[in-house]
Amino acid sequence: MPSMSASKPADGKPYHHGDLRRALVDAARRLLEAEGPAALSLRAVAREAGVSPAAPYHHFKDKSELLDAVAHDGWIMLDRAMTTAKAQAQGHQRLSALGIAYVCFAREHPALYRIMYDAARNKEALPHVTEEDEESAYCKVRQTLVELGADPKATVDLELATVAAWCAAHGLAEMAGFKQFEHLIEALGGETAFFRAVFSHMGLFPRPRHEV
Amino acid sequence: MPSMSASKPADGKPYHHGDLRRALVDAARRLLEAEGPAALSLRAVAREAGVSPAAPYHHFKDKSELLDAVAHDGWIMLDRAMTTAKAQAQGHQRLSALGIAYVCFAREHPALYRIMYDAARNKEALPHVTEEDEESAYCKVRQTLVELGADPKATVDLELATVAAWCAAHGLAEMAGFKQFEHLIEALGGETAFFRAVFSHMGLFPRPRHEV
DNA sequence: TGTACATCAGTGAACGCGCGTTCACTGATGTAC
DNA sequence: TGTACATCAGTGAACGCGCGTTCACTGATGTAC
Repeated sequence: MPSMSASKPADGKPYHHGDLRRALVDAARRLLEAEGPAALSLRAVAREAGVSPAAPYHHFKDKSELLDAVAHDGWIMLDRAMTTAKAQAQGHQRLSALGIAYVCFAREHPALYRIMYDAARNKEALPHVTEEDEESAYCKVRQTLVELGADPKATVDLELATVAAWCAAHGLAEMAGFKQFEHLIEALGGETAFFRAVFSHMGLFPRPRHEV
Repeated sequence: MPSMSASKPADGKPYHHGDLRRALVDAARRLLEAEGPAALSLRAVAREAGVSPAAPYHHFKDKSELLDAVAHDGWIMLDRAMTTAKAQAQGHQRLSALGIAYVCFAREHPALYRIMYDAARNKEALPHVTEEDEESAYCKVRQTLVELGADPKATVDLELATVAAWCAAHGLAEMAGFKQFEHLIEALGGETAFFRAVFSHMGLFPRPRHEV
């Protein structure tokens, strides 16, 4: 059996970390889910990652750069969730699949979701929303609208429809957390059914079964 | 000419304030509009009101109670804006008048709007949303839907329609601030036209003129 | 009308706290020869 | 293969800061007699 390498002393904790940048972003996300956005200080993240308060400065210029990285990770996670959801749906279901996936993601990671928008607001734009980037969640919605028959040449209308769907999902994501809607969610048989029902009342999606 | 009262010494600043509670809430709102939510510390509010850091404790148990009061004020302002807007509209226009007024309020007071929802989230409910209180902004939307023909006995559907409208407005209020939508706003000829157009794409309101 | 006194609404100094960030340092790693 | 040395990625102590909150205090007000 080979001896432990010099970088792994008796206590199993190497002096050099290996990928502290990654570990910090993950620690930040763990903290977010456990304690909420207010608890997300640079020092707390370093503590959670088991590292001195100065260590992060070898990987991030300052606190806001770490936060940006966390948010960036969040948008990637959201992209992934929406891509998966869309792939599993067919036909006109694809748009509602995106919407439901969006709101579910926000409900499952509320603190991360908040950080994502905070970071976006600082930069005054949603991430990756440019003409040429079709990989962002926002562009995925627009693309899906086109696939479902929207005229890609009616640019203003297409953009308005995309904004409308995005706003609907964001609004619902933030409202779904309020206790006062619990009875509605129960009455409809769960969060997903509730999301569907709200969307359908905006005329965005076909009415769910209970209303037919 | 009567002498200045004893409570108003030479420098015009009385030892006793008169209505410091009111003054603190107003100062907080001024700070919010000028510096944003992050700058809203108890000490900063006291400073802005021209009073020692300990003075607020004669009127509020702690910081969060002051914030609650600021938020409460905000909801009252929003109620007022929506009431005015509704009164000035007729027939089916009344619903879109509410929606536009809501989003305009949020855009005019973005930091206050944020505080309002932060406070609501802590209490896990939107303010004044009970069966018997018809004076809240949220209930005003529900009431208007009934006036426009919604069946008040179909309680689930009525509630869903109300939530849908509320989510739409909230989502739009938060998105309208992103720079990336400026070209759309311009293309449509202003924020209000943009709000109307987005709402109409959700099927909530009649299509605005440019799309007819 | 005048006076004593309880109460109210301020002051300002002080407390401990956690924060972001900097600094001189040191241990580990990788590379040139 | 071994060694000297530059570089990288950590440490931990320290900095100043603004914060929320408390405290003993004092000036102003209102009321009972």
